[in-house]
Amino acid sequence: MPELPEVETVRRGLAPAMEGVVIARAQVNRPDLRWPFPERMAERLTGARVLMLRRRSKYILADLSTGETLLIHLGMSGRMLVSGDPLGQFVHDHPAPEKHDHVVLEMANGARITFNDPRRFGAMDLMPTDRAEAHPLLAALGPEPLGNAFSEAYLVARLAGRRTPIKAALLDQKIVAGLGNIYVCEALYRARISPVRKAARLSAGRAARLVPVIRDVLNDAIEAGGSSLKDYRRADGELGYFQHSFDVYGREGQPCRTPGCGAPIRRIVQSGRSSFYCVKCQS
DNA sequence: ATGGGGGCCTGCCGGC
DNA sequence: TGCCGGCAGGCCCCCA
Repeated sequence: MPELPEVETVRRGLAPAMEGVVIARAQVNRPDLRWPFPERMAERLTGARVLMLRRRSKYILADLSTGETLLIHLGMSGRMLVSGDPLGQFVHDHPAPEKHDHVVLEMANGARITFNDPRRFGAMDLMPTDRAEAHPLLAALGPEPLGNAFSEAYLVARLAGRRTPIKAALLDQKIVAGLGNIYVCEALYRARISPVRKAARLSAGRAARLVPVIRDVLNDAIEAGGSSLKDYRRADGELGYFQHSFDVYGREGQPCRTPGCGAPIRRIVQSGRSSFYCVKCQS
């Protein structure tokens, strides 16, 4: 599930259980996820205090008192479960261990953070905090879509000369960092832009619509995640998996929700990934 | 340089 | 019930 809004929601869910808290014990159940874990990861985490949880694109960064930063990526199927939280905001009792619980952090406040990732496309790494942005996974990332650097002028400049479809361009993390397949589809629908339009042929008007729409889509999703966090106490303990109602994503054949339209949502494949859009509304 | 496709993994769902 | 193909929210890497 993890695109930017989901990662941000996970970060917010983890923060009260982790920030300012010492990692009493780190349990690492396998040598790798997508890549090998860093050398002696469990030892380097044990005893460290988590100073702050940050997010960059779809990565969670935990700055530690040791001068290192823990990088966490959820891949396609990664989840972070919080249990035993003494603040009473989360599930109180530790659940039984599950298949694919790859890393478990026992916090000094009694909280337990369990990283579960069936497909193992996720990642964890450690790096010096003062050189975090130079990490190979972060160095080439484009601007945050919710930040000031992501503007209409910036987007137009970056799309100039690009013959790739706008759909693929927005999924390119070097152009803008944090969008994934769902929110690109949703943003293009809201901005009434066809996913097959060539990036370089985005008119000024369309670009002007697109930037604020991207922000709105992401903020709406973060807000929805935040509201689901409040219900977390009676939820089953999963962070990052929310009921969303999408306008186009996953709605192939269903009627377009634009008032007066109702045309069936079409699904096409672009660079190996599904795109959903309304042929009538988006051009 | 750019763009397209393959591959990494497991789980789930629909069809036969 | 079981098997099989297709599909999945990400991203690196290779090739043309």
